[in-house]
Amino acid sequence: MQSLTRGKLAKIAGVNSETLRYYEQRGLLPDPPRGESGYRLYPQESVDRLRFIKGAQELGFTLDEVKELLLLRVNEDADKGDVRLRAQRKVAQIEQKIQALQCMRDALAQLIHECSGEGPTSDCPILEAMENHTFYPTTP
Amino acid sequence: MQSLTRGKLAKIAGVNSETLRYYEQRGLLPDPPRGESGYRLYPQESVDRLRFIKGAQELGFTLDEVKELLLLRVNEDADKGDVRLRAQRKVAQIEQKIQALQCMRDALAQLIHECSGEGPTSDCPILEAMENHTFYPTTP
DNA sequence: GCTTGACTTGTAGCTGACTACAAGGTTTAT
DNA sequence: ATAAACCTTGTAGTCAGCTACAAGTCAAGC
Repeated sequence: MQSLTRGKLAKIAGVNSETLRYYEQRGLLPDPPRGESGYRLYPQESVDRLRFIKGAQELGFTLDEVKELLLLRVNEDADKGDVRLRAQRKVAQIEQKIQALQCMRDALAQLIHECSGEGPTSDCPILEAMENHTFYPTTP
Repeated sequence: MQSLTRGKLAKIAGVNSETLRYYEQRGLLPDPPRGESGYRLYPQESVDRLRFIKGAQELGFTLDEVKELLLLRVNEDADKGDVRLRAQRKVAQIEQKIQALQCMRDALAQLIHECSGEGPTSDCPILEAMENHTFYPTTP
């Protein structure tokens, strides 16, 4: 197999084929070469690209951010230093998210540990902690 | 100070006051007691609640999920075991997010490390890795 | 060779999460 | 005491990210 029509690509990548059009519009997926008939003929890599997009999205990146990530690859004008810098910024961004999530998880885990698991919720430490907002990274 | 009008609460919590209405509709913020005039009088805790909502949202929880988190506290019928269970599910959910993000970060960091930071992007390992989709948690 | 299904473009609608506007009542500041 | 600022409800619009529909073209199976 060499190239894929829209529907095939959509099926393989597990997205709606209309989504492909949308991504094309948004500049996340290049308009691929066409056959005689005008049908799009997507190269195999498109599958990876789509999986990447979907993965990044699940991790909380917006389509614009995903585009940025993808541009690291495309921009021929940018030199490696530029790519490095952008990548480093992304790492910092990711790290922030991780930390906030860890904070949240630790608080929850601690509370689960403290909570006996019986009786009414009136004196459950989880609930109290949430009231005292020990639960999320405080924004002072 | 005892209670806050809508505008004050919005300002303190750093959200648009219309957002408060919206959250009320969505059941994330209870309709507070009213004064003579019908004005809402929010208790101080509302600030924490809002900060919690915003924090959770930034971590990628939807408003429905945030509501669920908040319900851990509100549901008087639920016993501690129930709360515990819900909390544990949330922890698992958070942990998944963390792992995916760590995977992404590690891949990026590794690539930054390998990348010299000079020359054109044509042979940048970051870009190659993205093409070979070693970049995101593979979904087999 | 003809039907059925997949493709094409264009346009319109949907959900989530807000955000803005309108028409009126209230509070506060001068 | 009166204008400005803020509250009330209702309704409508916006932006992201899809998703669906329409009218027509092409191709694959029987």
